[in-house]
Amino acid sequence: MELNFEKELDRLNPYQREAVLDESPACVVNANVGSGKTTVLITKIQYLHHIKKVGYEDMTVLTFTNKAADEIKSRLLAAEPELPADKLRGFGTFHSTALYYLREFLPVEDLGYSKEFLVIDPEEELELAYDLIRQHKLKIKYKNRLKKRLESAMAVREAEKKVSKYQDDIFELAGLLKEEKAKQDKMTFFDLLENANFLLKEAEQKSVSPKWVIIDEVQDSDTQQLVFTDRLISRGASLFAVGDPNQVIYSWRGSAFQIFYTLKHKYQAKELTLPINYRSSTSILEAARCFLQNGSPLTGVREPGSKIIVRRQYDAFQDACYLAARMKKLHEEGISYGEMAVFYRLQSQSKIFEDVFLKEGIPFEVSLKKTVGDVPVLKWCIRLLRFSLNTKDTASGIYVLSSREYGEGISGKKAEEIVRAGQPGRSLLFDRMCGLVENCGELGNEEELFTYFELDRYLKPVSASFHEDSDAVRRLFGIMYAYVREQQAERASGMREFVNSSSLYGLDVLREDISRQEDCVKLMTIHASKGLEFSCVFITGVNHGLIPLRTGDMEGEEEERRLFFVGITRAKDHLELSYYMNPQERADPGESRYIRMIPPRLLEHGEDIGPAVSLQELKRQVQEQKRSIAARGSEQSPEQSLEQSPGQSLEQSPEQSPGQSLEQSPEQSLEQSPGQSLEQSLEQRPEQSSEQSPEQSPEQAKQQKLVRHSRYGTGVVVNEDETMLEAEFEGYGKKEFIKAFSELEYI
DNA sequence: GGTCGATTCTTTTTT
DNA sequence: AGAATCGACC
Repeated sequence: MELNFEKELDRLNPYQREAVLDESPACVVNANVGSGKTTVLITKIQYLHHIKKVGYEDMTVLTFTNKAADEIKSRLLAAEPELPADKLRGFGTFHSTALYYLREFLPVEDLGYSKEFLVIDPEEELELAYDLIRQHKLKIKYKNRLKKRLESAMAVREAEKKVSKYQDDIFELAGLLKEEKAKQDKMTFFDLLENANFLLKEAEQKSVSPKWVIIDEVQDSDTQQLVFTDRLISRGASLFAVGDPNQVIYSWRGSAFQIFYTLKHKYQAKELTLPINYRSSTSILEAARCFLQNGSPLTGVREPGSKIIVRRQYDAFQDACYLAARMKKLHEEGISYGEMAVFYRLQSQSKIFEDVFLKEGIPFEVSLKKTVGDVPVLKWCIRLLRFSLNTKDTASGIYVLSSREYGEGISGKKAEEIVRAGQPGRSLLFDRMCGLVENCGELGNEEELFTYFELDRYLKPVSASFHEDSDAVRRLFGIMYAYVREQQAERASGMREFVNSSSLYGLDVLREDISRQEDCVKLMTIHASKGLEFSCVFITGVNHGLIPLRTGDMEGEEEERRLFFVGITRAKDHLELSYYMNPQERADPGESRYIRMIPPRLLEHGEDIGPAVSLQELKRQVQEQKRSIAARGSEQSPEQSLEQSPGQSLEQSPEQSPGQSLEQSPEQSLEQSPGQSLEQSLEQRPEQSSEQSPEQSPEQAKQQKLVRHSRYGTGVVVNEDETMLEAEFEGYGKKEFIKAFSELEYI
């Protein structure tokens, strides 16, 4: 064993070795980006076990994500395959460790819980809260933001709980909710830590007393987690914590920037540094150094590497087109798509990249956290199923009947009456829900289920989102039927199981158009990129107002800088930054000052404007998009859009029927933000209108139709086909519009 | 139940 | 700066 360990130690650099061999009872390691933080942490654990003879069961290893915990555990098991897994029960996230303590050692009965308590997700807690508001007739403001409001109300100390900021009953609700959760034997993620903290303070018995507390990414600790750590340390544990104050990007969610330093002082911890970065080329590191905030040393060991490429783009759409071409080329040069990543500041920025990459046949994956609860129609549908499968769930029944968006739109009071009375004949939808269990044996597929509930009527056929809504519902039902088949369960109970765990299936319902290949480009927010690394990183939208995002205070501004630091240090070999001259939303045109903060000698400016996208190209893309939407609408087979190969998308002639496209266009104009940018790209680059399509139809052009535009006034239609319209305006010249997206008025 | 003016929040996300 | 939402008033 010891011999093995010596070998491990030899692989470390002197700084890493010092951290592992450190003997102080409390030690905080200031680990720079890419400096082998996890390796040090794991070697430290092995050192404590093999050399210091501390049992694994006497260590508590805390991480923030399951992913990090799994990595540590699997690396330990890889080095020592004989290790019984139950020795590592104290290894996990803060929450899972708290759960372990509560179940195994702490007297939860003191808080009114049983040992069999359930862990519930935030959604379920919110439902409990709404029930309580109704039952107790509480006055709560900003109900739609109740989740956030409750969170902050629970974080407030007892003494300050007198009057709420909005003069409502939020604290009363928090108290009632706490009682109700204990009564129903349910704990939220928050409760797990809160209750563990409470009982660790009170419990006399030394049932929980690890010898070592080892924390990964300490800089992300919030107050609750810090208290948890403190409870363990005051029970006699030594501390070994690793983190990077330059990577604090979650302070808005409760982790304090100074935590690294308060830890140091509170426990007189020894501070060590890991300065050597093994990940990035020195050019990238040098750029990163411009965004360091506490002057810590950051040393590179790699070659200078290529310069950082800065690109000026017209807008996000053009950037996406450029990136698609660039990535194809890199792929041809032998770099796998899995080594490339696109980062952006806001979730909403991903859509245009998804659309373009899909069209260009670039395999990609978007990291986003969306559940069925985020899509109103699916939320409604899940409640519909929940009540149908368990008519005791009256809250769901009332929700379904009284929803303003969907269903019969019955008033809340009347819905409650109907549901509580349980008598048939007063609402068709209610009767159908009550009859599902009886009838579902005959409903063999999603279409029959859809028809059974007559959802064509209840999903508001007149609303703009009807097609999208019914698609989503069909997909949800489809997944449910697949699940039931797979489980080989009896249909009603299979459905019940599916509905109970529906939050887990949210992703599959929503990402129907995302390629599932292994080797694919990753699209994500900079936040989501933390802890990852890629050979090629493209950060898009480096405009002021986006990166950095316009923030109110200095602290926010500093966090934006750390965020950008995190983003650029993900890159190993190649980094590209882009900014827009015509940004869509909140951003200002032109490069962010963050780009000007990087020494010019490290930068190389790409072509001023990326490869020009011809009108022809744009047209084709829009048509194809329409086609795939139409295809989805009529045959509900999402696989179609998945199987697009790059070759396919190039030579397609429009096969859609004109009637269909006209019917659908108003809905699209509401839903499709990339379309708007398409239109704008065209509007403001009239010089491109010379590249005319060969498919123009002369008959239409002759008719001298007039249109009115909000900005250009009245114009004469020069050219028109299914998707495009070209008109000449006095004083502005010829402009091309995409019919579906422009708000032109026909005269 | 509908309109007006005032007030509040807006982004990032894990468990 | 603009959207969403609240409360007051009719």
